[in-house]
Amino acid sequence: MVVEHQNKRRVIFHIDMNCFYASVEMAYDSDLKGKALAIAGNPEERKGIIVTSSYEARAKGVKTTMPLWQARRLCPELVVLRPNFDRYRSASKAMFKILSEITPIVQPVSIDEGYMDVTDCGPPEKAIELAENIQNRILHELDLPCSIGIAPNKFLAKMASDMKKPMGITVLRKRELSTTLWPLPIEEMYGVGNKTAEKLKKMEIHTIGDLAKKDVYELKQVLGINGERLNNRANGNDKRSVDPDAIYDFKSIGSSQTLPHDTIEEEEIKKLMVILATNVERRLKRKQAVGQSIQLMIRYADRKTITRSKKLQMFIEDKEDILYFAKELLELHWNEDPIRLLGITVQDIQEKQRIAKQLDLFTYEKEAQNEKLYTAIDQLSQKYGKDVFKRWENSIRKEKENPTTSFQKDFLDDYKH
DNA sequence: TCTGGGGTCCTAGGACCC
DNA sequence: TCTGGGGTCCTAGGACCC
Repeated sequence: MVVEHQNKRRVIFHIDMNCFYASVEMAYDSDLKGKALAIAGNPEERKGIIVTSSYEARAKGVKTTMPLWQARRLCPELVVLRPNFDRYRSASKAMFKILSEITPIVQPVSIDEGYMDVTDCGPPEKAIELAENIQNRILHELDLPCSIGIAPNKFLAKMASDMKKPMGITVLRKRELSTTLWPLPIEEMYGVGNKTAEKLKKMEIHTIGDLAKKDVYELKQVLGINGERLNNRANGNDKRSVDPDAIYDFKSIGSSQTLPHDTIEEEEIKKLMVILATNVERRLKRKQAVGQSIQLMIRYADRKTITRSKKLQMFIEDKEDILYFAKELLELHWNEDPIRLLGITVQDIQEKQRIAKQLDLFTYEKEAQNEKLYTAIDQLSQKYGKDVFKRWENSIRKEKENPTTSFQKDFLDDYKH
């Protein structure tokens, strides 16, 4: 009986907003309703690709990531708007607020979709009614359409919400998988992209049903641990819980940008680096976070992309620090070929509160500035181990750039021995 | 006339320690 | 004199998703 209770069948919803950006623009300006609408970047800056489009546009063959010129050729009457992310973020917030009035167990996974665990929100027979309520509220209060998948776990709920669009509600029951999920072609399975689909087809796996029936050992040979996971999911098994806190333990924050033209001009490159570092700083600060690794991404003219990263002995949050280490990586790894895109990412992120230790260090740093450097370092070494010397990289660096206080230069000289 | 920008997770090799 | 194997950390790249 106890076991039965622990394994209580869950009821999971997956809420998927339909053509989210396009729908938000239509809600904002009802003249756009019924038109072939696309959200796209600026083609002058080589960012002219379709981000989202309305169903009217999709009917003409317009697809996400298609270059704008190609979309226009397929659909001459296409109305094109630049993305307005502030608008989308506030619509998203309003949508999640509605969800969280039903249950606190809501997990946003992106700006336009999320999971809910509604197991304790009434009898399972009423799940469809509940989904209809949610869908109606979002439509009437925000003027936005969504599809909802209902299933005993996240994977099935996700697959279900994809089955009927727009404004669909789909229930996926485990005992019906052989007729609902299994006939679908393998490339439609969440978690299977181009590369994996290709590998699977070589194994004579063409539908989700084929994957469900395939020997797990063989799958692991080709796909590693992912093979086992995909097989489990194809069989309708997925134990992941709906975690409302998942969005708070983000691991990296980055910013990247394609240049208007490929370039080797140092001035242009440095200018972009400043923009990227500033972006990353702003978003780190908004989240009250600091990071311990820095990554630089360089995409060359031929689209070959490299990433180079460095784990630091200190936490960073200021754009000066971000820029310093990013430039260091650039100088070390750029092969002088023309650059198409640059990206800076801060990784190993932690919330500021969690690193009280580090704040402690800052106190000592202040003392050191009162010419008590050696005492301070000594105390720190006793407390935290010899690694503490490495943590002075930062002070050393600042000193190198701006030699003002003599004791830090002394420290540097001694340290070199 | 081509292909953005934000992420997460996994793998694999080398360094280093025990 | 010659040498194993496990664990962890760091780095680079790939696959996938929205």
